[in-house]
Amino acid sequence: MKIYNTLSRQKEEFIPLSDQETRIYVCGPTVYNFFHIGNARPFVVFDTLRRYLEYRGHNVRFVQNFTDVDDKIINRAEDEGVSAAEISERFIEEYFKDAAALNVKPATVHPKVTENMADIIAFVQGLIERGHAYEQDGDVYFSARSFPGYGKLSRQNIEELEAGARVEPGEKKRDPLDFALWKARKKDSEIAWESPWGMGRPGWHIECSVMSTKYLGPTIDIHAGGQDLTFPHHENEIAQTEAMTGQPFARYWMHNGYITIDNEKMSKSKNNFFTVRDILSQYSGDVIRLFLLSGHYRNPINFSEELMEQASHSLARIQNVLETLDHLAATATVTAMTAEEVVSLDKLNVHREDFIKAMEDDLNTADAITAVFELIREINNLIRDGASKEFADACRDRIKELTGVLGLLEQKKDDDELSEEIRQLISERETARANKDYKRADAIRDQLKELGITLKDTPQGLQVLRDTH
RNA sequence: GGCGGCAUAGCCAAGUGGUAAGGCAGAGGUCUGCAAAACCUUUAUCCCCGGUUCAAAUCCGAGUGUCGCCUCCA
Repeated sequence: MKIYNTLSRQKEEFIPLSDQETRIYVCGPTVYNFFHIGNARPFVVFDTLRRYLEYRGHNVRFVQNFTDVDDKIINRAEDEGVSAAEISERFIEEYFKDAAALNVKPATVHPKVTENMADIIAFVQGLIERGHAYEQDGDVYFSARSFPGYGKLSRQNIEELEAGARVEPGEKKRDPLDFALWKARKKDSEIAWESPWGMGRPGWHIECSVMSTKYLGPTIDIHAGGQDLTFPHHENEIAQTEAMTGQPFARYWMHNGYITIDNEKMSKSKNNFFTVRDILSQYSGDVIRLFLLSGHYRNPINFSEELMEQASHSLARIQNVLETLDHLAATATVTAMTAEEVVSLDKLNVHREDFIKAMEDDLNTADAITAVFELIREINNLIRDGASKEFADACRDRIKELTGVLGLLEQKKDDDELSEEIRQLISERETARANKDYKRADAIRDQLKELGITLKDTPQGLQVLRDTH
């Protein structure tokens, strides 16, 4: 598979360091709120990367952290008059609910800052010992210039950065490029941990270096996150980690593009965001997921009602064929595949090959989705005059194999029995139709539609569908 | 000021040297008692200018527009 590596600014063949385990670290959320659709993009995109690698036989060890110590958490805790831990625990729980709705698999490990404090302190201590960091009034700063490769990921020129840097009044840094590894507590009420430099808490960048090396080792295969993390967050991670271990940190860096709203970056600070929780009241997780995968992950995508509607209709096309296949399988009079169907099924392989080819090319999910639609069109043509049960099942499995890699349509359907009232109406309509009382039949069909039940009269008999999303 | 991305049909979006995928929407048709679903047909020369080439949406140069990073942010 080819992956676009931000470090080299080109697509490179992806070869994991170990053939036993592929190691991926994705920067996770700061848990002070529900996550928004922009935050959801890396979760969904890199979950899809993981699913694809697993589909291709990789044993993926996937780490995604929770930043559960941060100014924004502390501020919200103060506003609500509760502890910081209460806020972070609450939104970690909410994270898992929304992630599940988007069918994002839980990571192999979801480490938290608060649970790795001893390791963070040891790491900072190690950087001081190696001459890459210094203490100043209870703060500890990383000396950017002590790391020769500083700027290599973001291609920033140190002197230019220096010119644009803002030096805050009362700044304790020796150099404006330096960044905090440890921050001294400012007031007694603030959450803090004991350290060799007094009570305080870690800076933002250090946690990912510590948790990545702790759970995945000094060198990992892929480190991923949003484009806005390239500088300074990822640049700083590289500096800290490589200064500490003396080994290359991540071999491939992947960055997803933003979600925009009215063509502007969606972000919590601009307050122009839509939370996934809110969107879920309108659209299913599958629709959101399809929307997020419909473009290439490195390009920006605009979020709008219209695009969600389009995604919703696209998804329906996939659902329709699956429902049709289920109905065919349930009503089939022929069980085993015919000789003709065996040949047809074999011909469908080309779409799987197209799908894989697209995914191999830097996770081109847009093209992969195209392959799914082409598969669907061919299947729709093949089953126009019915199908054996075996063939219908095989077609359904083929579609689900590919949509499963994309993480789509895996949610369990509502399997409740139809209510007595609805069954009564259906049989009443069947009788009316048999008697050619179409007025009555159509009235019942409309009535059921109101109740969320769609009836389709097919050559294979009545198909009863429960409306989703 | 430094660095970077993007510009393809009504909307979205692949394609990065060989003559424009796919989805949504629209139009016409087939099937159906009617619907629904499905199928078929139909809708673009790729921001502008110049260049390289037998051949460019694709490469080079200049330009326009737009978004972003350099400060918390996926």
